[in-house]
Amino acid sequence: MQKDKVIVICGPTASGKTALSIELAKKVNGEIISCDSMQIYKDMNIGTAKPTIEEMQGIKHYLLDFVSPNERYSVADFKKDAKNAIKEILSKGKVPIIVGGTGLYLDSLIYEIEYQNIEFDENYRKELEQEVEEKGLEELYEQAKKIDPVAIEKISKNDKKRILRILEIYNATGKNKTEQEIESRKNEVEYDYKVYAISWDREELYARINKRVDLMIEQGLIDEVKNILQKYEQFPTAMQGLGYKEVVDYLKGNCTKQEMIEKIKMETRRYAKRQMTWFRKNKQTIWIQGNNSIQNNINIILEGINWEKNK
RNA sequence: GGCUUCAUAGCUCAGUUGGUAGAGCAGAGGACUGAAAAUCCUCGUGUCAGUGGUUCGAUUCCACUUGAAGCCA
Repeated sequence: MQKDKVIVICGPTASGKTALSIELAKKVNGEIISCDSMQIYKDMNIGTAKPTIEEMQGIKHYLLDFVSPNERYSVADFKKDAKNAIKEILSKGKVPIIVGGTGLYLDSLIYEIEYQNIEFDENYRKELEQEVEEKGLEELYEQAKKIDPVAIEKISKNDKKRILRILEIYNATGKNKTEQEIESRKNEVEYDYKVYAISWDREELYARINKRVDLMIEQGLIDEVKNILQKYEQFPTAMQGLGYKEVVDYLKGNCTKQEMIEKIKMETRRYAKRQMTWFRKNKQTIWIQGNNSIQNNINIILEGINWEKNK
């Protein structure tokens, strides 16, 4: 049986994914599933460049604006939510279009990574954090090495996040990371993902990023941050968002407004660079040029998925 | 106009008692399986302002030129 097609539009931040995907959705009778780890949050609109109602032009969007900034969200949640959304869209006879720049989230779909149903252990995380404080990271690195010598070889002694993760997986499942990853890949990929990525000359992309950050400030990013700081008392993951942590720093008086703006631009450029590295890794990805017209790029995509033939 | 100080990587600056130089930042490349807009790894040749001089050898010492900053008129 032939697998259903799912179109994916990825690419670095500020590459024009939103505009392209909405035009594409109109053309193919599609609906959009956002693949973005920050646009999921409510009350974080300007800084995440979340598409507005007007921009959406009536195209239904999933996985946008549905998590409170004081809640925890992870790839495992995304995988489940996204698969449900795909099913729902297909059941309506429409075409699912995955759009976003979070490479980790995207991979969970296109490689059909299976996440076991385990709860995040807040206490154990805190315990580990404290152990790092007391004994030093090296101690935990050695522990992780005993549990999973294969996985530890690939990570640095300074990569606290991944060292802790090895310990957490073992604590939660009794398996090590390597075993768990092998199991996570055993399922066949359910859909026929057609992955497109938008590419720009570095200089042009950076100019777009700089311009967009200026626009965010004009649109009231600072007030947006003030508002969520007031509205929510904790931010397990949301405050990692680019633009947010820098504004918080500015509000604390640690830098001038101009310094803050420059910092956001710089960090966003670096983020775009990391995204490019991530998307280059997948050899199946078809690259389209951002400075092409949207119409042109849509034609390339339709051709790639043999749209007319299957209609 | 006179005096003083400075001129080294895209930026800020070290340094070479004369044997052609190195940090931070920026930048580039990469990794990535439950925090991922996160986290982490690797990468430093540049007319040492210009022109002459001394010297086996000058980015280093000397002279002049140019530019910058400061002080005195």
